[in-house]
Amino acid sequence: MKSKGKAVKASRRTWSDPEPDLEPDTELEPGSSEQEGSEASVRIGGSWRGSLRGGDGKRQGGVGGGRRRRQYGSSKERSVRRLESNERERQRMHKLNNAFQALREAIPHVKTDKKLSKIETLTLAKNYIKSLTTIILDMSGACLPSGEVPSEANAAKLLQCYQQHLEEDGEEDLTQYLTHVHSLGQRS
DNA sequence: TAGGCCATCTGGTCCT
DNA sequence: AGGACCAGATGGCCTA
Repeated sequence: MKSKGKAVKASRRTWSDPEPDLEPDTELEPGSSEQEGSEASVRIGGSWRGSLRGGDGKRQGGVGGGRRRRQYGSSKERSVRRLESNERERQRMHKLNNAFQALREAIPHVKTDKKLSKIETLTLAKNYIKSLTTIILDMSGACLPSGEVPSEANAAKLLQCYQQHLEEDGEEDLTQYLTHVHSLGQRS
């Protein structure tokens, strides 16, 4: 059962489609002084929801506690600000999607017609990083005492070993290694 | 038709 | 003060 049946949902009210019964400037909003204490209030079908954020409290209020309704000018001015804000948010999401696309292209996966979803992309990327980490640790196994299995837990030890190696041999190895990794990345 | 995924709108909060 | 960030709500599209 999906809770978003189109017949069930009331239409949304937007700035460009104001609800006729309410004067915009007198409308109550969650967290306004008039709504103090009603953190979970929800206006069904309207454009605002009560803040249901709880938990860490990081986003609760600012200095002074109670949230204040930001003071805007006329409804026309608010409308303009809203549209500008929407545009910025759209651009931000487009940039985020571009980053997702770049990540899709960076991780190896079975090519299909269907593109990876965002959650699939993140999961695959995580697994890919883990695999690479394992490979690197395996390759660095010689650095560890005999019998010790390379693992993420040994990362600090490996780093220490590597830094010691750098002190002895200089940075040339690191440069060569990075160059090699870079060339591999460009080839793939 | 239900459910997954996504784009967009929106308002609260944080940051500069 | 204004923009960035975030998360909830909503509606559209697609697929099994």
